[in-house]
Amino acid sequence: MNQMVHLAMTASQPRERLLAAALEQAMHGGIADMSLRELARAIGTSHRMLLYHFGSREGLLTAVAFAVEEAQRAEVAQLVAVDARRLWQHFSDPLLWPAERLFFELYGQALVGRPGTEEFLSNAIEPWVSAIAPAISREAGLDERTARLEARLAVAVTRGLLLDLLATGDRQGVTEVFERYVRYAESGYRPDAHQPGQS
Amino acid sequence: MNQMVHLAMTASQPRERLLAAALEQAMHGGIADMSLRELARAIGTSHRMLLYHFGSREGLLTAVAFAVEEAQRAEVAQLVAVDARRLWQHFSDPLLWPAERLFFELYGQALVGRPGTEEFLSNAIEPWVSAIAPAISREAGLDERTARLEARLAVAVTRGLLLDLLATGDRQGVTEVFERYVRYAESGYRPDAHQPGQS
DNA sequence: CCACTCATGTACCACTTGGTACATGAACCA
DNA sequence: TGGTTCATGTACCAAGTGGTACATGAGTGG
Repeated sequence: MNQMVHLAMTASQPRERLLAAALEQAMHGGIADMSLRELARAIGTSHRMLLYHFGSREGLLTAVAFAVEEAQRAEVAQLVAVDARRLWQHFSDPLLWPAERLFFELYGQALVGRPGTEEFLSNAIEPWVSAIAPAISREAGLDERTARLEARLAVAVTRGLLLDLLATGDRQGVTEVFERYVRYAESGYRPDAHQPGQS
Repeated sequence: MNQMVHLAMTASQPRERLLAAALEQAMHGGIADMSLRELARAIGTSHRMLLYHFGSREGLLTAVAFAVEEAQRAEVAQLVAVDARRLWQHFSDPLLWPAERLFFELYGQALVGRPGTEEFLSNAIEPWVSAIAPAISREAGLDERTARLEARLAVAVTRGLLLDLLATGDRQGVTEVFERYVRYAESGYRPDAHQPGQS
């Protein structure tokens, strides 16, 4: 998700610059309930410019949601073959908390049908599963179907624990819980470590 | 969470009646970005009444968040000593999806600091852990500290999978993933089933 | 019957909202 | 130089916002 931060530094066209600034603002204190004027003031422009470059308020929100979603995908793309513990170290880094707050804010808005966020839901699960399933399959020697189940569980655990982390701030405690899950998964990969499932 | 539905039927005082109606509305299509007048129209009253009975818009939102949170706690209270699979059957029931969408909507809003939702975060984790840890401790013979770690993981898995479920609607697929987690946990309770952790 | 409280409706307030009209400036190309 | 395009600022609009003032019932206890 830290591509977003990077993105904020490489922007030439005004629209890109505004989008990057809006994204940065979105990560600090939310964006969904800001007015165009509030947002414009916060990022040093006028609401006129936001409308000029994004057409409408919804166009702006859509663009932001899309950018977040794109940053996500970029993040996923480079996750292949990394180890679970390092992954958690990465995602639980306080530097990423603002981006993750924004992610869950948009997720929540999308769940209640806010316009411009539909794409969010359809890309919330599958791309992540597809991104990490191959690594699991390769490293644990699981068939594709099982690896996808494992990947889906890993995504859920990570998100659930991130919700915990963002609510409590207790990085150490949550990390300990994550470590427990990883040991389960590792032992589960060796099918003799627990009773084999017939599902 | 289905206490909320129940709550909607037992309301005599006008404030309670309005709150129940607002809650019901909140579960169908969100509430955070509705105006008082929109909401009033949707639940068959006037924005004047909402202000009269809740003092302000924020008072209303706070009351709704509090009610959701209270319903949560009520739900938690009767979770003791229930089995994980039954728990998942319960939470994944499509009847509860609206309530869960509302839960995640409020969670997201609380994460970005929306006023009136602070209580949400402070009660998002600990009460749940405290509610189910004793059952885990008892049934698996774990010391309290370990049982709380397990409980925290269980809460995270459930929420992560609910996010998946609400985004995809794929109840069967997500249930299968949950089943995988349950088997991990069950084997983990027997400490010889995986290498013992020294954390 | 009167006084009082609770609930509700009507009308209004100042302010903000998303969006538009229009002028202006800067850059570039003829 | 003049025309054209992109970016931006100023001013405005109708509509909607949260909130308030005030009148009016409905019910209740004296």
